[in-house]
Formats: sequence, C-alpha cells, structure tokens
Amino acid sequence: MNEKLRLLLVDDHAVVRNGYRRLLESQEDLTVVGEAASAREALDRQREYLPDLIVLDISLPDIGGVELIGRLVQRDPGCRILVFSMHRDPIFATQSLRAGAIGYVTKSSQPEVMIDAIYRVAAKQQVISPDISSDLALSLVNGASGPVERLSPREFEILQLLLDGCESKEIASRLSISSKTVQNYHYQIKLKLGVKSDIEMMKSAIRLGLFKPY
Amino acid sequence: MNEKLRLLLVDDHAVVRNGYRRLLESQEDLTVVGEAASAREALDRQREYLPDLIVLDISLPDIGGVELIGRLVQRDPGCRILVFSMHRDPIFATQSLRAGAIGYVTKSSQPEVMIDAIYRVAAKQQVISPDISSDLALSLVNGASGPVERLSPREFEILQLLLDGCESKEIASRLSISSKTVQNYHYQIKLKLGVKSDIEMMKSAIRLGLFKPY
DNA sequence: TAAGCACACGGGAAGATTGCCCGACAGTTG
DNA sequence: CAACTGTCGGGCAATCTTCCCGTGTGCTTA
Repeated sequence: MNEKLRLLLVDDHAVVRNGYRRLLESQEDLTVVGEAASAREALDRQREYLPDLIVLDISLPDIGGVELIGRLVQRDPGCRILVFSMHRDPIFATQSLRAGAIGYVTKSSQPEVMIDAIYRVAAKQQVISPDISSDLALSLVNGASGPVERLSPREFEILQLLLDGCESKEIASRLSISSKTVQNYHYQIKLKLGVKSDIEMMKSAIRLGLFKPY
Repeated sequence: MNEKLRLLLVDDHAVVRNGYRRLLESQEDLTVVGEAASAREALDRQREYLPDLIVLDISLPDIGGVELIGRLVQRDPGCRILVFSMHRDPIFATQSLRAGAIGYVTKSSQPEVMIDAIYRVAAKQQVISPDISSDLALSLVNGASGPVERLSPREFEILQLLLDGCESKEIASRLSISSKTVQNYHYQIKLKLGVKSDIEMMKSAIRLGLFKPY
C-alpha cells in the first residue's frame, strides 16, 4: 500500500482553493493536509505539515509568489512546488521555474492536466501546461538573453522618461535632441522589449522591475 | 418536494470552474446543468438549458463580462445572475450590478458566503460579498462622482480591454463594432480620466485599482 | 592603420492613430 | 413629447508609428 501524496494548497481565493481541493481529493492517492491564503500562512503551514508538494498561486496579497517559491524551497529542498496561475504570459512561467518551482499550470487548463501535473511534479519531472509552452519556446528563441540588457544606455534613459509620462517633445527638449529621434528610440525600445503598444511596454516594464506602481 | 435550483457556471478557468462545481453540487438542492468557458458558450448554454441562475466570472476571453450580463438578462429576464469575480475593487461590483446582475461575490470569499449568496440571489435579493461592501459604501460616500463612476458601461469595458493590451482592431472584432468607434471610446476614456497618453491612462488605472500589476 | 561594430542622431514616406467635430438611433425619464 | 444618456460611427487635419535610409563618433581587434 502506497502512502498518499500530501499536498498544501496556497491561493488567496478561498472559494477557488476549496474548489480544487475537492478536485484533488477526488484522487485516491492524494490528500490535502493544509491550505493557506497568503505567503506568510504558507510558510507557517509548510513548517507545520512538511507537505510533499505545494500547489501555489503566485498572485498573493502579501509578498510576491516568486519570492515565496525561493523561500519555500530554501526551507525544505525536498518539497516540490507546482505553480497554478491565471497568467498565460510565459514570463511568469520562466520566473517561477527559475525560482525553484518544478511545474507551471494555468488556471485555464483542463482538470486532468492539473492532476497529471501533480503526479509529474511529485516525480520531479518538470511540467509546463501546454497552452503556454509554445509561447514560452518562442520567447526563448527571440529574447534569449534578458531584454533589458539589450537596451543601450540612451534607450534605457528614454524609456524611463516615457514611463514617467513625458511626451516626445518634452523628452526631446530635456535631452536636447530632435523629437523625431525620441520617436525613433521609442520605436526601438518597443522592438527590443517585444511589445506592440505603450500599454504592453508599461506592463513589460512593471514585470522587469523598471517601474514601481505605488 | 422542492425542485432543485438549476445553475449554469461561466468561467474561463476550467480547473476553477470544475472546482466550485463540486462545491455547489455538494448542496442537495442545487444542480449544475451546464458550464461555459466563454461568453459565446454562455449564451448558447443559456438558450439550451434555461437555468434559474447563472454564476458568472466577468473576466472572459471573448467579450467582456459586463456586456455579457446585459445580453443574458435581455434574453431571459427571469434568469438571475450572480457575478463571481477575482476583483475586490468596488467598481467592478457597481458596474456588474448596474448591468443587471443581482449579486457580486469575490473569489476570496469563504465557500459558505458563496453558497449563501446563491440562495439569496435565487430569491432576487441583492448580495454583495462582505469583503468589499464596506469599500463600496466608502467609495459611494466620498468619491460619489469620481472619474471612474463617470465611465459608461461600454467605456468601462473598453478600458479593460485597452489595459489588457489589445489594439483597437482586436477590440473592435471582439465587440463586433467598428475600430473607429473603439478609437472614439479610447479618446473619451482618456478625456474622462483626465489623461493625455496611454501611459498616463495606465497609471491612472493602477491608482484607481482597475489594474493590478502582479 | 584600416576595418568592424555599436551607438547616438535624424530625415523620409506610407500608413495608422489621435483629437475633436459631427449626426443617427434606442431607450429612459420627467 | 422633449430632454437626456449611451452606443455607434463618419470626416478630416494633425500627429505618431513603422520601417527604411543615411551621417558621425568612438571603441575594439586584427
């Protein structure tokens, strides 16, 4: 007789958490030993229960999920982490896996995909849910080395000003260059960041830590 | 013998949907007659099953949830709608209720709160989950005529899509309107928010809690 | 020293978007 | 009915974006 796999669920949405708890417990060889609604709680529950596997939503109210992953694996290197997130953007998957998670599954996935991922992660096999794996592969192909590093100093400087909300004429006069040049830089920056609009540029900058929304 | 209350669940996250389906079906007098992952599917399922109550996540891939609410009540005015959303900002509650929903519950709520809300909404009692009702009251008290409240439902919906990073053509085809109209809305939204560029619009949205940079 | 390269700078031209006007129509309310 | 609000889009000039091209400067590397 096998021992059951002991899970800890971390998700700040109680109804959602309770929901997939039911899904997971419908599997005979899985048991949920605890739940947590925040990073702090997650760390407490981990120490309390020492789960085999933690299912973790990285959108948490207190500290960011990526940082939490690091702390969790640091405390118990044998513990496997499966990230379960609403974000389809590959950047979240790479950040999660780099931080020490073994799997990444989106909330849009079919229930079977998640169940399957649990077993794979328990066996220390890396998993990425199929709906984002192709995007992830693409982003690795063209943006292999961090996009920010590829910005020249001038591009970086102009990006800061753009994020501040300055218009091109204003930037031009501050830097004593033509506004046409600013527009050309603006275009180049978007190219290098792989975004199409200013809004995506902003979101990208937030992800990359270039802009802090207080 | 009472008849069971017949529910339709609309949520694009399959795992989540399946999860709270289990929660709801653990109640003896509730039965889930169908699920949908998109607005289009939701409309089809509504016509197919004529549910008593629709549990609806307003963050959907195709058309915005607010617009969907309007269409659903238009087709079947007897049908009650309970919005089940991850957004804790009161603005989403007011927009949902204004569009015709009867209840609004956050995904962070306790399972019992949701169950309770189902019964209340079935009885046509308005419900707002307690974790946001105080914020909602506050926002009515001090910022009654804040900039966001001045946005019409359609403007609000288009703002969401813009913040998602969609370009006007994409929004146009999703909403089946001309891209020129989308551009006109875009302009109106910036006017009402008092901003000049998309970047400022984004920052304004972050301040107003309309966009969470996670 | 010459060649190669990254970077800062900006012009040109086609196309898209913005800013701001307009009117049409549906539904609601007084 | 009239007045209003919300949705939808045309028109048109001004502007910006996209993508091309060029120049000049300085740094490296053979």
